[in-house]
Order: sequence, then C-alpha cells, then structure tokens
Amino acid sequence: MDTVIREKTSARKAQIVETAQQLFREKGYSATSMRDLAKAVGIEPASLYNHISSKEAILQHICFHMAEEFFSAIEDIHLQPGGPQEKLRIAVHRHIGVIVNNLEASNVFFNEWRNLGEEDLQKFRSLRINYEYKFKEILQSGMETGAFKPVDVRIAIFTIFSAMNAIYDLEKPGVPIETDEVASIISTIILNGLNV
Amino acid sequence: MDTVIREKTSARKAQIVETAQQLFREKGYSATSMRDLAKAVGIEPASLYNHISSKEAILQHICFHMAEEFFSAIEDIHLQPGGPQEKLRIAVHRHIGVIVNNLEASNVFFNEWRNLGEEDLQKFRSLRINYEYKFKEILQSGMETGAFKPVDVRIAIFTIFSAMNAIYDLEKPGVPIETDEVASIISTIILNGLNV
DNA sequence: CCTACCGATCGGTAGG
DNA sequence: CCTACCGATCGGTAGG
Repeated sequence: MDTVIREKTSARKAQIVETAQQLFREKGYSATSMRDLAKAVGIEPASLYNHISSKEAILQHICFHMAEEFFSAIEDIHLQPGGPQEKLRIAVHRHIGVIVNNLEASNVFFNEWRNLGEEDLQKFRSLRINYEYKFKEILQSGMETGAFKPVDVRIAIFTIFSAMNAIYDLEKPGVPIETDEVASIISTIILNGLNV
Repeated sequence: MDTVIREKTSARKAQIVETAQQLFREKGYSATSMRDLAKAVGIEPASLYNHISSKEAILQHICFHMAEEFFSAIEDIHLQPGGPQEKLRIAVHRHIGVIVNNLEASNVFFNEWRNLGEEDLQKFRSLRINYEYKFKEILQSGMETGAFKPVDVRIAIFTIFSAMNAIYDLEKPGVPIETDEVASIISTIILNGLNV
C-alpha cells in the first residue's frame, strides 16, 4: 500500500520535472511560470508544491542530475586503452552520447544554469571546471608527447566544448540525432581538420 | 537647438540600450525588469518609455543590429582572393571579429533571441539561414574541388558555428580577447585539426 | 490534490 | 523626466 502511494507520487514528480524541462527549453526558465507548468501537467498550480519545493528546485535537479551524467560518462577515461588521440576521441563520443540521450535536459543545463541561486551557481561552476580539467589533461599530455599541435590549451578546450555542447541544437523534429555519426564527424574535424 | 535636444535624447537612448545589454547578459532578458533597467540607468521606470517603446523593442534592436553587423562583415567574401580554404579562413576571422567587437551584444544575440515576438522570430531565423548559407557555399565548393574532406556539410557547418559563436564566453574580466589569436587557433583546428 | 488567497512585482500608461 | 497608478501575473502558503 505504502509502496503504491509512493510510486504514484514519484511518477507525478517525474512527470513534473519532465514537463518543466520541455517548457524551460521552449520559453526559458524565467519566462516559464508555475501556472504554465501546472497547466501542462494538468493540475492546479498549488498542487505542484506537493511534489517539488520550489521552481528553482526543479532547475537545480535538472542541472545537477546532468552534471552527474557527464561525470560518470568519462569517469574511467584514464583507464581507456590508446594514446591521447584515442582517449580524446572516446571522451568526445561519451560526452556527445550524454547530450543526445538527454536532449531536453541538456538544453536546460547549458542555457539556464545561470538562473540557479548563488550557492548552487558556485557549486555548478566548480563542477564544470573539474570536468573540463579531465579533457585538459588529455590535451596537455598529448602535446607533451607530440601527438597534438602545441596550441593554447584553454582556447582548444574551449573550441572542443563549444562544438560538442551545441549539438542539442542540431535536432530537427522527426530527425533523431545519430550519436555515432555526429561524434565521429566532430572528432574528425577536431583531430584531423577539414583539409584533405 | 533642435540638434542639441535630439543629441541628448539619442545619447540617453544609446545609454539605455547599452545598459540593457549588460543586464540581459547577466540575468537574461526575462529576468531583467524595466525597473532594474531604470535603476541602472538612473531614471524612473516610466521615463524609459520616452526613449524606447517597449522592453521587447530593445531586444529587437540588439538582435537585428547584430545581424546587420554579421552580414556586412562577410558581404564581399566571394570577392576575396584564394580558394575555399582561404575564403573560409577569412570568413571565420571576420565573424569572430564581429563577436569580439560586440561582446555584450553578441551574448544577448545568441542567448536571448528566442524571446522575440513570433514575427521577429521568423525574420531572425531566416536571416540566420541566409547567413549560414554563405559559409555552406564555401564548404561545398571546397568539397567539390577536393580541398575539403567530404563530410556531412550540415554537421560541419554546425561545428564551425558552434566553435565560433561561443567565444563570447571566453572573456575573463581584465583579459581582453585577441581576435587574431582566437581566430587563428579556431581556423587551425577547423582546417588542420589537432593532430600533428 | 483543490479552493482561496497572500504580498510582491511585472510591463506599461495617463497626465503633467 | 517625474508622480501616480493600472490590471495582470508572479512564486508560494494556509487550510482542508
């Protein structure tokens, strides 16, 4: 009995978060009201608060859940076989995989995180620095061994993440994104460039 | 006399737009109130409307002004000497130049355009398609002549723009972005990749 | 999960 | 450019 109730409640909560992701993506976090959300879910605005504590708590949940997904995807990257090039290729593939498997949440994650409260904002920023550092290590070791060109690491990292993190925008209604295809093209451009 | 008044008015208007850019960038368009803006400018909220017609009109102005900047920067790209590689390199450099010279406006342009009204939204989208098409042409002709690898043009264009359009985020307080340096690294990665 | 409602704030206007 | 103010809407709570 208890279980049934808890299941119902948590299903509703999942539905609220899911719906919020769609709305935040379409209109942005600030422009989405709790009344919009309640209407889309099909309940009264006040009823939302039986499942979530505040509007910001939803954003918080989305952002930090995505952060976890990204981290766990490349957790074992330093254990992967191959040199810096192979490691970078794998990391890029995994990172893009997380985005493609969470298109809506990714969009919110990348575009709306600045609406977090000051405390979460700091936590979020330091998580991102940590995450990017794992890529930086690969790049740096590749430059030391001579596998990569000696370019400015900061700008290179920046270029790589820019190329990867925008792919949620690549989606067109009815045309699903193929992780392998996109990851392979982006890896190729980053590693080998467009020139023949 | 008339001139003096008009100059004063238009200087205030410029100040309002400039201040709005900063606030939209920091907090986002929706989260910035006209009261925030008035306070930052140093006048009463109602006084804003002597210079601008609405909040959305400010966003409109920023977005379409930036669109013009981008277009005029690569207007003569097909007249430039050199093959597809050289043309792409020049276009990338010009595009990045526009962003670096309008960091605040660029940020708003790329992140807040979806808050435009339905009509402007359509105009904006078609401008972007037109603009990206100019890059697409270069890429396609380069693939035909065998100068570029035959990759999926849509994804390649997408990768290039992602790398270019995120650079406003590269700015750190006190460390100005060097257009030439950034443009050269991004061009290098896009054209020649990271591999030695 | 709902009805009823709170104080705060929103974009914008009237009138001077 | 200001004072005064509009109706609408905001996130959220009380109480059942």
